[in-house]
Amino acid sequence: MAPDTFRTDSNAADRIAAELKLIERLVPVTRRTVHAGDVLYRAGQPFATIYIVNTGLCKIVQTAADGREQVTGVHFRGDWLGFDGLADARYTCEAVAMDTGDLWCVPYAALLDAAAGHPELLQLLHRAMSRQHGRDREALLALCTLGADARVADFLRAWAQALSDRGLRTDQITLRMTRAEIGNCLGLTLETVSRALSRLARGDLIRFDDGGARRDIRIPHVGALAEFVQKSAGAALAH
Amino acid sequence: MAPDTFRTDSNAADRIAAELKLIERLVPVTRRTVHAGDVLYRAGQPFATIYIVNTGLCKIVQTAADGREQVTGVHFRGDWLGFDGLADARYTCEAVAMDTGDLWCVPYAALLDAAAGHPELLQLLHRAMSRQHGRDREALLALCTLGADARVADFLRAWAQALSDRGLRTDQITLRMTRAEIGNCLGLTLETVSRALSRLARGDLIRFDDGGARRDIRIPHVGALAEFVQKSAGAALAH
DNA sequence: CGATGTGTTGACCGGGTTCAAACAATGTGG
DNA sequence: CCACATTGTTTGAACCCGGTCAACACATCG
Repeated sequence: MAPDTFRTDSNAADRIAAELKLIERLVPVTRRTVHAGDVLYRAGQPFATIYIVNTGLCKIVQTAADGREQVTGVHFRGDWLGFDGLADARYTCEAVAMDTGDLWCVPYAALLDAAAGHPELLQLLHRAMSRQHGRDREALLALCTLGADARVADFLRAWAQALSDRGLRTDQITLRMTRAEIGNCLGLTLETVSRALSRLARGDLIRFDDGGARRDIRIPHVGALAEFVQKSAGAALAH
Repeated sequence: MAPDTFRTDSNAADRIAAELKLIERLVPVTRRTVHAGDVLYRAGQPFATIYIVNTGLCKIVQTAADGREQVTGVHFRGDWLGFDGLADARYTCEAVAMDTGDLWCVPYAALLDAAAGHPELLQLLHRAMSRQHGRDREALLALCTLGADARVADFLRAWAQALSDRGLRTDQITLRMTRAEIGNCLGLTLETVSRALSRLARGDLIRFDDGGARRDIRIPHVGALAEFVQKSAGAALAH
């Protein structure tokens, strides 16, 4: 029974650190340093290894047969990438580094081997996949139910949450993405993202600290962002 | 190595049948019959078992804290439900039967036990999760990049594909969903769905066979639907 | 310095929502 | 059997959010 052989700590940062330590100890990982734009894997390539983000961040790009492209997720320290390749032994999307950083390359076969003697490892894998599925569903929900401003606000809120989960400061986040990239994540155009950010700034939900560059976003109070999302969603719900 | 202990058959129907047989043989499953509207599990309930659809179909409903609801997927024979509960030992969404049918209830712990001696089982689990992740990403892509008509067309195409994957006729599908439910799946209002269906029927991409009820949809040529999606997506891509 | 990439803002347009009305199918009770 | 309510669908008309197109501001970098 014992479904919590590996304890879920209330502190997500501790959980992530512990997970990484466990992996490092039990599985033969190889490191890989990447820079912004580097491609970890492409759709169609044979699947063999799962990547775990150690530092930096990566985006997942899904491409349709007809050329439509969509960023389906951004991943931070402790996130696992490459699950998509499990089903057919080929990756079905593209993983791209968004900044310099380093990843751990975990051969899937080696992971399974190690997991045979250490059930905690298997649990780690399953939980990572489960969390991913949860994020996917939340993204779908946000996309379908939120207006543009709320969607951008929710994006920032989620980003801040991800940072906070990793023990980093959450009041000052620097998106290493252009407005167009943010838009692609949210199903919006770059102009709409720009306007939404301006409106959020006007309402003092966010601030632009770095003079004219407008890339560093300060979040005075994360809770206010969440409230804003709730409120604007509630307004939509009240027919 | 050997990442394909369990062979992926080119015929999806065979694959599903073989998977079910394997599960049945190696894991102590219990059956459960359900009717339309029955809830398999709710968000917040302690996680213990994974469900596999044998007959009938289920929908997954994601609910936000503020009450927004979103159907994030519809699942058919051979699909696994309940992965969302793995991460925190609690389900995070709701699974609801959409028609009478029966499910296999697989205790997660028992599955792991059995998998210890039968690696194929683990592979089955992982592939099911991976396929789910792939569907999630495809849904996101469709939602972000397709207009209303194409979205509805793609929904029908995917439904037909799911049936065909299971060896069922694909030219005559009866959606056991109202327009409102379809709309909720696609992030559209019921009126828009109704109009889209009318337009598709006008273009003879679909037909309403059952007099005035308009619930049974005939798809004269599935390929035409796919073409329509491609075409209308391509038009949007060409700036 | 111009050149380029990125961000902002305005004006306009269109697809999808909203609101409303009418109709069809089904069920219920008298 | 019919009158009536209920639920689901269709269609029309007005509105509005977000997309599109365009102009401009402001960085960085050769």
